[in-house]
Amino acid sequence: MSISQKKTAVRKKKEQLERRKSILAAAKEAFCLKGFMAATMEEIADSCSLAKGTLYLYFKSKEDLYVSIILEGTSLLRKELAKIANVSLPADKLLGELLRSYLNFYENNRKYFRIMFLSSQPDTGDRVPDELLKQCADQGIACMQVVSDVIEKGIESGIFRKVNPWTYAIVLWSAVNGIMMHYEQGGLYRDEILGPVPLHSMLQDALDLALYGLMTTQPATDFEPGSEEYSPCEHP
Amino acid sequence: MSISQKKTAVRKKKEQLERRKSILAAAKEAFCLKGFMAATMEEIADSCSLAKGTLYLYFKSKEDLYVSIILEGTSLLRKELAKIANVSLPADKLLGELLRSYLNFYENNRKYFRIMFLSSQPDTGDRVPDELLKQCADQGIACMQVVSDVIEKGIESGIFRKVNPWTYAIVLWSAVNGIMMHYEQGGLYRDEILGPVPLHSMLQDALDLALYGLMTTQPATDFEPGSEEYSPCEHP
Amino acid sequence: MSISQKKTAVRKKKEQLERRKSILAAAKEAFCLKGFMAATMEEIADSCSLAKGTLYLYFKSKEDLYVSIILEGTSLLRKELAKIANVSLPADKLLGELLRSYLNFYENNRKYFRIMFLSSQPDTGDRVPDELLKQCADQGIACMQVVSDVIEKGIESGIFRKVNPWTYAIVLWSAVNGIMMHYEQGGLYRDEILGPVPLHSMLQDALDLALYGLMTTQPATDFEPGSEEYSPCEHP
Amino acid sequence: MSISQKKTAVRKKKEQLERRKSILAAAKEAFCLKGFMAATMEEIADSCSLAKGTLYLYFKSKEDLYVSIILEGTSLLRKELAKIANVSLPADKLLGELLRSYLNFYENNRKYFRIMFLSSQPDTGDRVPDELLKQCADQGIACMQVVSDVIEKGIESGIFRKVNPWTYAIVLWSAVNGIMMHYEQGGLYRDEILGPVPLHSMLQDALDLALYGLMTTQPATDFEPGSEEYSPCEHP
DNA sequence: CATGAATGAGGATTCATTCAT
DNA sequence: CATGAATGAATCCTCATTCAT
Repeated sequence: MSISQKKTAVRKKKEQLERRKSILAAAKEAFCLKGFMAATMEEIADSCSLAKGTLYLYFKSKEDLYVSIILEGTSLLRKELAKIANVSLPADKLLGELLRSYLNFYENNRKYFRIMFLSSQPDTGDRVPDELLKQCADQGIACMQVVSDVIEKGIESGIFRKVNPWTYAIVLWSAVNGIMMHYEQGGLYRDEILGPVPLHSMLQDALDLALYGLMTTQPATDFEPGSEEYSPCEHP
Repeated sequence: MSISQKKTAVRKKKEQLERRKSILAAAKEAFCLKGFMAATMEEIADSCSLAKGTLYLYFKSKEDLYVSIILEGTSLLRKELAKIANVSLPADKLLGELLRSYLNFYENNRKYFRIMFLSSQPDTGDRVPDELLKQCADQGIACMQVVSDVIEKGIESGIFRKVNPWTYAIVLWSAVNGIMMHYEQGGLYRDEILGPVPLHSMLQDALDLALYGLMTTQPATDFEPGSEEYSPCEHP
Repeated sequence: MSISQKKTAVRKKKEQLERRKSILAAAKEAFCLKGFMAATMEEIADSCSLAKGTLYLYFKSKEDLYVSIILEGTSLLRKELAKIANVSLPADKLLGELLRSYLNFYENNRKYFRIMFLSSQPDTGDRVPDELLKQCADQGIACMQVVSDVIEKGIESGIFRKVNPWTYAIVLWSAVNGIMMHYEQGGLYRDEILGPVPLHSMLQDALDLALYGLMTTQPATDFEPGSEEYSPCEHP
Repeated sequence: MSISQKKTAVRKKKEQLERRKSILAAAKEAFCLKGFMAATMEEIADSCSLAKGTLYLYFKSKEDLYVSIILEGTSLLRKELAKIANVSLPADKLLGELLRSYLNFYENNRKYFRIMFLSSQPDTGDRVPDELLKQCADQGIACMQVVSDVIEKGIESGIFRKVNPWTYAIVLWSAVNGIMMHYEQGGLYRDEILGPVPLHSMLQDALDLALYGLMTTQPATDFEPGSEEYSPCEHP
C-alpha cells in the first residue's frame, strides 16, 4: 500500500467516524423529541442528509442506533463523574461536586438525559448486540459505584454515619434522577404563585437533606451559594 | 318516558359504565405490558371482548384512552394520600404515613405506576381533550400539595425547619418517584454480592434522610421497623 | 338473532367467499406472470380492487396466499383425475383418459400449472400453516396414487406387465409433467422447419411409449385420433 | 509493446478469466441454494472474496450473471452428450448411453441442474444481452438434436419404428427432465412403505418404456443391471 | 481495474380509524 | 348502540447498482 493510499485510508476512517457521529446526533434529536417508536429512520436520515440505507451501514437496526445513543450518554456521564471521584476533597464536598457535575451534564446534555431516562425502552430482543447492552448496563453501574465509593470514603473518614454505601448510592442516585426527570417533564407542576422552581434549588435542597442524613456533624452546605431567590435552608 | 323506560335507561347507563371500566382495565394491562405505541387497539378490544369500533364510542382515540388511564391512576393515588393528610399526627409521622401509603399504592397498582411514570408519552397534541390533560395535571399537583401541606404543618408546629414547603414537596415527591422507578425498572443494577436492594429499605433510608434534613430535633424514624437485613441508620 | 339478521349473515359469508376468490384469482394471475418473489402484494391488491391491508384479512402472509393457490390447483387436478379413476374401462384406456384429463386441466388452468410446477417455491418456514402444506402434499400424492391404482388394475387384469405400480406412476407422472413444462416454457426449442410441436402430439407419443412398455399385448392407441399433422406412430 | 508487457498482459488475461470463473462458481452456489431473487450480489461477492462492484465489471447485471451460469450448464451438458453421439453403437444402446451420460451430469452437477430447471426465471427483458439468451437456447436445442440424431439413426438402421425424430426427441428429453426434477424436488412424494424410489430405477424404467415403444424388435435393456431392489421389468 | 460506501426505490406488513349494517 | 370488515398511510429494512477514489 502506497503512502498516498495510507493517507486516503486514514481520511476515510475519519470521515466514517464523522458520519457515524452525525447519524448519532440526528438520531439523538429525533428520539429525544418523539421517543423511540415515533421517531422514524427516514426523518433521521433526512436530518443528517443521508440516505435511509446508509444508516444501516452504521447501525444494524433502529434499536441498535437507539442503544448506541444511550451508551454514548451513560459513557459521557460516567466519565464526568469519574473525574470528580479522584479529586482530593472530603466526602461531603465530593458529593456536592458529583451533584454539580451531574447537573452540569444534564444542562449540557438534556437530550441524552431524556433518552436515557424518559423514553420508553424498545424491545431489544436480538436486534441489539448483547455486548452493547452489557456495556450500557456497566456504565450505569459504574456511575452508582462512584457515588457508593464516595459514601464509603466518608464513612471511613468518620464524617458519614455507618450506612450501607451501595443502598445509599442507589437511593441518592435515583432520587436525583427523579428530581431531574420531574424538572425535565416540562414543569407540569409549577407553583402558580411563585412560578416554576429552578432545578438547582431543588438539587441544593436535596443535597442538604442527604448530608444532614449522612453526616455525623452539622454539614456546611454550599452547593450554589448566593444564587437562590429564597433561602432554601434557614437553619435557625 | 314510562317507568320501564326509565329503568332501562338506568340499566343502560350502568352497563355503559361497566363497559368503560372494562376497556380501561384491558388497556391498562396492555399499555403496562407493551407501552403506548406497541399496544394495539385490537388486542385491547379482544381482551375485553368488545369490537374494535366500540372502543371509539367510549374514547376518542388511543391517546385519549391512554390519558384516561393515567387520570384514573393519579386520581386514585391522590385519594389515598388525601386520606392520610387528614389524620391527626405530627408532621414527621405524617410524612412517614404518606410514604407508606404511596408504597402501598405502588405495590397494589404497579400497572398504573408503570403507565404513569415509565411509558413513553404519546403525542397528545389535539387528540386528547385539553380538559382531560388539565385534570391529569391537577391530580399530580394535588398529590404534591398534600406533601406540601404536611411540611407546612410541620413548620408551623415547629418540628420542621423553615423551608419552602412547595420546593421541598417537589423534591421529596420526585425523589420517591425516582427511587420507585429505579426499583420498577427491574433491578438492572443490583449489588452482585448482596443481591437487589428491597424497595422498603431504600424508602426507609430516604425517609431518614428527609427527616434528618427537615426536623429541628433528632427524628425517631420507624417506617418499617425491624424488617431490615442490615441496619440502615446506625446513629452512634 | 332475527331472520333478517340471519339473511345478512349468510350474505356476508357469501361476499367474503367471493372476495377470497377474487384475491386468489388476482394472485394467481400475478404469481403466474412474475413468480412468487417478483409479484407484489400491492399489485395483487390493486388488480382485485382491494386495499393492501384487506389481503391480510384473508391470508396470513404472501406465502400463505401462494400456497393456498397451489392447494386450489392441486385439489382441482386431483378431483379431475379422481373422476376418471372410477370409470369402467380397461387400464390402458384409463391411462389414456387420465392423460386426456390432465391435458384438459392444463389447457384450462395453465396458470395453476405454471404456479404449481414452474415457480420457485418460497421459503414456507413458519409463515404458512403446517396444515396447509400437508394438504398440498396430500393432493399431489393422491394424483399419483390414481395413476398407480390404474397401473395396478392393469397388472391384475393381465394387460400390463408386472411392474412396480408406484414407481411407474411416478415415472409417468413426472414424464408428463416434464413434457408439459417443456411446452409451457414457451417453445424455446422449436423445430425451425416444422415449427413448434403441438402438445397433444407429444403427449400422444408419450402415451404410445408408455403403453408399449407396459402392455403385454400390442396396444391400440387412439389418444387424439386424426388430429395429427404427421403420423406420430407409424407402426410398420 | 515490450516482451515483459506482453507477459503481464497474458497474465492479466488469465487472472481475469480466473476471476470470472470464481464469480460464476460463487453465484452458482448462491442461486442454487436460494434461487435467483433471494440470492444477493453481496453474498456472491463475499463468497468469492471480491468487492460487490467488481461483479459488475464481469457481468452486466444480476440477470446476466444468472443466465451466464445457465449457459455454462447447458454447454457442459451438451458437450457430454456430444461425446456419446459419436460413439459407434446401435441406436438403442446409444440412447441408453445418452441417458447414462445425462444421469452422470446430473449427479455431478446438481447445482447446474437446479438452476437450469428449478429456479424461477428472472425477467430477462433487456437486462441480458440477446446474444446470451440465444446461445442458451442453442445449447438446449443442440442437446435435443443429439437425441433426435440418434433416433434418426435408429430409424435408418431399421431398429426403430418410423417416427418423427424431433418430436420423440423432445418427448424423451422432457420426460427425463421431468423425472429428474421430480427426484430433485426432494422426494416430496415417497412411497410410505418402500421409501423413496432411487433415481436410476426410475430412469431405467423410463428407458424401458422408451425402447419398447421405439424398437421394432424386443429390446434388451441393461441400463443399470443388477442394482435394483425389485425387478423393474418382469417380462413374463 | 478494483473497491465498497452510498444510494433510494421498493416491498411486506401493521394498525388506528371509519362506516355500512 | 355495537360491530368488524375495509382502508391506506406509515414504517422498517433490503439490495441492485453506481461512482469517486
